[in-house]
Amino acid sequence: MDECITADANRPVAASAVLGGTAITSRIAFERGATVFVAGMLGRPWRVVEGLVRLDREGLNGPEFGGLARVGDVIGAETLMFDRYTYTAVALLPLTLEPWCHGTAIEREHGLLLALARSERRMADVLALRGGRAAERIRRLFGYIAEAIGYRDAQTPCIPMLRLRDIADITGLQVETVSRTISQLSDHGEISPLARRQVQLNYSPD
Amino acid sequence: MDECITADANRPVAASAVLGGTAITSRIAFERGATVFVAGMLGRPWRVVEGLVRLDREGLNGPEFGGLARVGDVIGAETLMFDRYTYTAVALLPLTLEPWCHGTAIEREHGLLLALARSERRMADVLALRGGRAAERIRRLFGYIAEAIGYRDAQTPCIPMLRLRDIADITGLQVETVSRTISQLSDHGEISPLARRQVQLNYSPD
DNA sequence: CGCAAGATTGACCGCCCTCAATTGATGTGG
DNA sequence: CCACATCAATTGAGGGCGGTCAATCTTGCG
Repeated sequence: MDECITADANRPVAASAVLGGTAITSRIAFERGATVFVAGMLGRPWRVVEGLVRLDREGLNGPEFGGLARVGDVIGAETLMFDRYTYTAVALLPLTLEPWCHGTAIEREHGLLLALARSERRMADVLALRGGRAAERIRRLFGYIAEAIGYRDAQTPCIPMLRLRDIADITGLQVETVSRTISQLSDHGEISPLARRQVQLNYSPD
Repeated sequence: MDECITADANRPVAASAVLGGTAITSRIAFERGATVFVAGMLGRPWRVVEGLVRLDREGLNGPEFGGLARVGDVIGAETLMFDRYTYTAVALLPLTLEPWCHGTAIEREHGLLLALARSERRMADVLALRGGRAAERIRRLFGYIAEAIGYRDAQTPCIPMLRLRDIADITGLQVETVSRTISQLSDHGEISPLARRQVQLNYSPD
């Protein structure tokens, strides 16, 4: 695994973006809002160990939302074919990544299969966040985040709050609509805003 | 490749569903609306040679739209891990599939990498079909289909028409809204309905 | 023909978008 | 420490787009 780290050092564009990441052993940590990598830059694939990642691709007018990656998902797999990232990755929650490179051919194939199977599920999950009423979308997104951070089943799920801008991009709503809808959910007792930008979910995330 | 066909014969649930498919050499053809496979049934992965596939997964109230697969995309890759399909696949256009199984370990790994890289793009593409105004979504979907069937750049793109129900599910709109929006696009000259359920696009699908 | 599924059209209204202004949170330099 | 700039979030007013229900028309098929 060490070759992943050493190879990591000679990425040309990586320096500024990954500067925010703190390297511990072979893993890299990012804080909320940090840019993990940018479309077009050289790099390698990563596996999400903890946190939530937002993927964007270059649209006609600036970057547009292109997907989410949760714990266990692989991001930047396309670098194994094209060397460069096709998407920009931003940490929506405190994030921990580890290099995604396997030893033997058997292990590599198994890992690829797992990543491919997961990607189909990701697509359906993220699509579901763009269907139905505004309240439904945000409820589902919060449930999705609760599963992403691995909430304790015993107690009620408590998730960190995202920026409204990100919630809007993910759900396909407007920021103002998100603000109003979250207020409604709070009034109806479905969620309870806590200190330090945390939200408690008073419903089970299924 | 022959082992794919022979192994194909002993799929338990497959009989009824794949009955609509006509086997030529190692490929299988389906007509519009045919069910390729159903969630939960035993099977193998396939690669889309021609056509367009709709993927659904079981939601709380019936099946819900979970993604699209175009020419080159792999569907049912999860069977390599779990033996059974997790999604239901329906042909939205006349469809041709071929078994997705590679010979050597090198070829397998390369194919897996390609499929994984494509899957990230698929997610962003399908997500884009659920954002923006109704007219935008349908314009993008038609452009997506034009690329899916490999339109001739020389002439204006001409695509087969989907059922409004499918367009509605994909774009996250209602059937009535789809009907009205397509009429508007036709009135504005952006599309021209032709005979035999074909639509000519008077804009470039980019 | 007669049935069923799909598509169209109309009327109504509610949800969400849009624009705008205000407040709050955060960071920076004097 | 405060003034200031910047970004994020909230709130209001208004209108349009799309959802919803219903009826009608078209298409396909046995």
